[in-house]
Amino acid sequence: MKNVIRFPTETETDLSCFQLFKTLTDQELIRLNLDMTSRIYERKDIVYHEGSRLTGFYCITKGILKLYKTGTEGKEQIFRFAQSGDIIGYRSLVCRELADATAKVIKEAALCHIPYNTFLILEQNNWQFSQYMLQIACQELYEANNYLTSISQKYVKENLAEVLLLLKQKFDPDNTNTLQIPLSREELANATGTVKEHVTRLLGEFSRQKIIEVKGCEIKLLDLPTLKRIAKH
Amino acid sequence: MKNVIRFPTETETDLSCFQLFKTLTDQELIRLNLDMTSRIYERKDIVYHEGSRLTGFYCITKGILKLYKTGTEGKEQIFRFAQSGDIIGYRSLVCRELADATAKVIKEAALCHIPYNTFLILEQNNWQFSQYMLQIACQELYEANNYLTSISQKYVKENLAEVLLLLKQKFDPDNTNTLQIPLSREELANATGTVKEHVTRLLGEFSRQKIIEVKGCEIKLLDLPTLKRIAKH
DNA sequence: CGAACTGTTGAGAGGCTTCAAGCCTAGTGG
DNA sequence: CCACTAGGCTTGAAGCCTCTCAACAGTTCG
Repeated sequence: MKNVIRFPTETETDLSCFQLFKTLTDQELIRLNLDMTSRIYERKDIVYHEGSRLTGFYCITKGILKLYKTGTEGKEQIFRFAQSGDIIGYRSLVCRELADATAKVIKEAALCHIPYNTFLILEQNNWQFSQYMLQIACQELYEANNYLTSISQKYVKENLAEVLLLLKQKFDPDNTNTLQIPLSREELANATGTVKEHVTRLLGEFSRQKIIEVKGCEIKLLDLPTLKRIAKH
Repeated sequence: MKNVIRFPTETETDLSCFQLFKTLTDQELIRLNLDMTSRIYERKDIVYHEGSRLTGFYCITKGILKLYKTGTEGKEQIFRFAQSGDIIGYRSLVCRELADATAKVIKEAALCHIPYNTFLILEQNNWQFSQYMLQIACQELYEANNYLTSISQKYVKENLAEVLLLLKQKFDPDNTNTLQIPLSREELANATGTVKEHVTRLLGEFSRQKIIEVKGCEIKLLDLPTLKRIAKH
């Protein structure tokens, strides 16, 4: 059944493994744990909508989310997959703007909500926290500009190969070459900048060439060198 | 003649108008002015190359630059135009990585170079400096994701209209509707995600429809509402 | 079992790129 | 002052890539 609410376990509320909080004093950590609230989100749950006002940012302690913007004609553009260890929602907080993206759960997730005030206090009292925050933003910026260049200049086939490689890098910690992230064809399309029909065709092509193996949502990468060559990496 | 080196004037080394430095103490400001070096760059000069190691970041006190990445087949993807009041080069500094883009002058510019050490000291001692730095990064991130969504989902015609509107917003302070930035067809293409021939055709189409007026590099926007409609804004 | 959703496949249209040729313009040197 | 050259701009034609539409197959779930 769906309506059994499960409360976060202790490991799901443990923020100590976040690099971002590594330099906090004991006192700051206690304060953080007091202010923070945590919750479990099911697949397809929406953490926040584009246009909503956030009251804090979120630390992901478990699961996978997608972040997307809604473009023309309501088509979603996925620009980031976030997982355990990542933080989301900080951008609109920093700029004091409404959320510019929607965060939706792909794989059951546990999130910790850090209120704006706590964020502000940390920012003012712990320069290393600020420094790391800036690093996170700059890293994302780097990836965004890379992504832009790829999507803008490459063929869809090349981009799909690139997205698969990116997904492997992020969601195959055990190096099984099987992507540990359940994505529909449409989601893959929304991350690649195309339509689901085209993804179907290209995945079929890759399969026939024994570059990948597809079983429903599950994708296994068989021939990484060829995939990299296609992606022009 | 070209080889007359002009040294920066006083207003071209004046950082006090930068929001980023508004909260500096007198002492910090003095230090900043001692550590900083300034230079004039001519059109087509390159401030830094993709892959180079930066020793600091740059404040633009005059002129216009383009920031681009070199994609497959050497095609450049312009992802940002920067002008007086903007800072560039901070991303690779923050992440301690090599520059991920090239900064090239479009309109004669004056830049102030702030060494990494000075940046670090400010970051550690002035939380408002850090906060504003984070805001700048987040604002760029916002624009990058918007840009991605547009380029990925819209027709080239729509994107070109959007780029023209963005250029008006940035480079038409006096509201003359004439873009104060000299861009070649190829540069417009590299910002829009297409090729120069297509830009030519589309500008011609816009001209014939009296939406814009083109005279060489000079573009005047005549019908903003229609342009906005085309850009789907 | 039907409904709703997702995935697959085919055909056709249209946007966009590529290639090639010719034009225009600005800057150069005689 | 004028011819010349290089580089950017324009234009046309051909063909590829990608999208759209539509029909159908599979899957999941109540």
